[in-house]
Amino acid sequence: MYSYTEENYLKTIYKLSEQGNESINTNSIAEVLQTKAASVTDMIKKLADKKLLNYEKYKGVALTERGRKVAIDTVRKHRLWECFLYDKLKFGWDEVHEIAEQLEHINSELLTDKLDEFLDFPTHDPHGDPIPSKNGVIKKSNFILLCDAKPNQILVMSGVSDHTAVFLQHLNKISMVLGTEMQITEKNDYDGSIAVKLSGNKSLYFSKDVAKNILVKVK
Amino acid sequence: MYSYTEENYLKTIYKLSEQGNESINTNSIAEVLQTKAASVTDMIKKLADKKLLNYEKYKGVALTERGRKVAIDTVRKHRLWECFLYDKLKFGWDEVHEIAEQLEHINSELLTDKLDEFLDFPTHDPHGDPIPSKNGVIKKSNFILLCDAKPNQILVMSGVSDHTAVFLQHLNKISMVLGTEMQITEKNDYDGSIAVKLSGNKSLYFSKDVAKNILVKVK
DNA sequence: TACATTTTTTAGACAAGCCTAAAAATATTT
DNA sequence: AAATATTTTTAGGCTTGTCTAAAAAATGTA
Repeated sequence: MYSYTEENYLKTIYKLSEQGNESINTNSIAEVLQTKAASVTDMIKKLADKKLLNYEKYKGVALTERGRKVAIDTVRKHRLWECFLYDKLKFGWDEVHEIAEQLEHINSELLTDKLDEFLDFPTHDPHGDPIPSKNGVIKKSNFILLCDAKPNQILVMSGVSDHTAVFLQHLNKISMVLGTEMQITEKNDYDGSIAVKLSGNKSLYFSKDVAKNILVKVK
Repeated sequence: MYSYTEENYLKTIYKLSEQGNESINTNSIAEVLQTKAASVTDMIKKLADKKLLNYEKYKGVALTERGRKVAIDTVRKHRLWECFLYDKLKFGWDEVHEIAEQLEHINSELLTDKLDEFLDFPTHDPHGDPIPSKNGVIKKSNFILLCDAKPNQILVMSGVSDHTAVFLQHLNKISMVLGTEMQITEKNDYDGSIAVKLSGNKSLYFSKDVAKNILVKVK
């Protein structure tokens, strides 16, 4: 099928395009993949030859339908494995990403399907990211950033936009997990910090930096 | 750590040495790995440089303690993943090997340990092969070949020495699974075939070719 | 518009793993 | 012991994916 490296390139380009980046440029791919722009150009040419993306010199790249399919399938496998590690093996949500980076490249459609079934067809991974369906459809979540939410509504912690271990460990420390319910009691215009009330009348304060990486939905 | 390819070479050399082959020669490694003798020589030199095996030109190879450790760890991971696929995902015993060939190279000691615990510390894989312990000890099984067993003893089907899908599927067809109990009722000197009696007075006939690949233990 | 800066591509090189063909060493026959 | 056959190694080359340094194109600025 496709190599470990090819899958990683496709996945990276897919993710960059999802993040709203209109034209995906060489440097941003290189940065994510911790490689050099020259290497990216080389690989891009190969992927273009294989009709996995469209490429015009100096104009950036865009995935073809086929490339998108491969990328989404890799994301699907990544997120299913994260569920397995978290739900079944009891890894922390800050530990699953690195291992899933390896497992996502295991090549067996039957394995993916059986894993999906074993996990009881999860819709979201341990970070709240949606799991693409077998045929490549991703149900878009209507999550909003905590920093954009209005006071007095009941909010449910539903995801994160920063997936680094250090951020997730910070949330562990203050017991913020998916499903935690809260209400904003105060929004501070000066520094963008936010105060919330949890069940049991506990309150928490978030700096803007934290609040902009927490995804919530209105209950 | 070590590459996918390096692990496969070490595992192959380990298995050949377990099979009693005194000096492991280039051609036999090449045959197992479906590659060419010249390629094997190249890789052997690299593994010798890394002190994973001892190599003298034209004299074959032998694993060092370190090389043995890497090989056994790979075997351990392979067999644990086979248990996972068989016990949890309900793959057939004829389907697990190929996928475990990929999974055995996932690099995370914590993952291996947690998988071991999740599976409740299995001692044998779905084919009856023993699973090495975390510190590399393999409990030797006292299995004997069905073709060498004596009549009238109660025998328990405990493993196979042929791991090919076609052989395992043949056993499926005649409902021979691990744990099946039987008694030899007849040994035919002429062609080496064997008749056995199962519980419920069912009887089965095995050709020598089949009987020599079935491992049993005396109850 | 012309100059300076940034981004992207090209050119040439390297390591890992593999190959074929030929040479060298070992093993087997006679 | 010599001749033959087999096995192993060497030599040189290929592909994948990477790199650095330099050239080319695009972008930003005076």
